[in-house]
Amino acid sequence: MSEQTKDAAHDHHSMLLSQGFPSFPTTTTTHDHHLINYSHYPPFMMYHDLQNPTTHQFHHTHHHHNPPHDHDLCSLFLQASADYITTAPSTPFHLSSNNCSSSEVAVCNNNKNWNDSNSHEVVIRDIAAENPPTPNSWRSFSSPEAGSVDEDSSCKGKKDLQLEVCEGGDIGKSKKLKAGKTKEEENKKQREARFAFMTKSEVDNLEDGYRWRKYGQKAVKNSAFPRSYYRCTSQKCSVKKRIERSHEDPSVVITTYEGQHNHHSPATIRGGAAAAFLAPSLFSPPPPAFPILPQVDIFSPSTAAQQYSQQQQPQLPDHHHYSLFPDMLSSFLQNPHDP
DNA sequence: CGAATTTGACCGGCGC
DNA sequence: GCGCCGGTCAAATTCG
Repeated sequence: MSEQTKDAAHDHHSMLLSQGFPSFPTTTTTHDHHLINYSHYPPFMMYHDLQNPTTHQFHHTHHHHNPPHDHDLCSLFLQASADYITTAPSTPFHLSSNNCSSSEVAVCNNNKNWNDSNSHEVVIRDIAAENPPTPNSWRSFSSPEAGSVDEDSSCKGKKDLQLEVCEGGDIGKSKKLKAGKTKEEENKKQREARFAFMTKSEVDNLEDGYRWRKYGQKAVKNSAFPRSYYRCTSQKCSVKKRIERSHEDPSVVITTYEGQHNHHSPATIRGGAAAAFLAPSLFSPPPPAFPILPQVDIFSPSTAAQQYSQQQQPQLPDHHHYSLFPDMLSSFLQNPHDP
């Protein structure tokens, strides 16, 4: 990696620090690309490609906690994501027409240039509703201050649709029950919560802080690209993930997480690879694995926000873009099933 | 040599 | 019942 790229990494990191972001990302370097990974701070994972500074790739990571059950929280969650991505100059993360195969849900922005508008639109795709998936199975969510939906959006006119963030959660259950199934039938197949997201990346298996063992690979119907199956290598952790490349846009990788980790990220514990090339002063003393946050009720986002703001507000910049971030962060960090 | 990956076999769900 | 399909298993193979 060039000195220039190192400097860019350093600058980018310093900028984030000054804005109140956490100080210990890990990094992934492949070919000419250098990615900073903020996966330690679920539900936000952001890859910043320093080789192409106009490209920001961000993910939500639901695998640390139960996904939201409540529509308002879904909205907050998505809004927070939109806010978050808006804080950095970037080109739109263009994914609206992707077919995400067996992924239950994908979240992305939808042909939005975040710089040109203060409106936010997040698109959710629910393949439980339609099979095979079609572009119309993308559902749109607009933030309260959102402007009009893109003219070419396939989601136009579907704002009244309910959000469904994952399969296996209560929202999905109630929906299936509505379709006429009994509770017995419903309990028969209880799948872990899943969350899928898409990223533009040359690398299939993006570093997310956890260690994975591949246990299978299958050809995907109507796709030249196979799907790989991974399990978390940690003992007694049953989290799985699938990785496949979109056949419609081979530059897009679709990652699906299933389940919740019952442990923290090994990369976080070790301090992350970023320390290897970024200024050591930025990373010492070693930060805690996770911020200490109050137990929050994920069904009550407003309460969570209040609790968080009382404890954490001083560390955060006075900038409305970040107002939702700590709320969501605290909601997803607290796992009642943790030992 | 142990760990990780590969890959064909196998299994269960589902639609016809 | 049959075939398709997604997902998993596990023996063989490769890797470090």
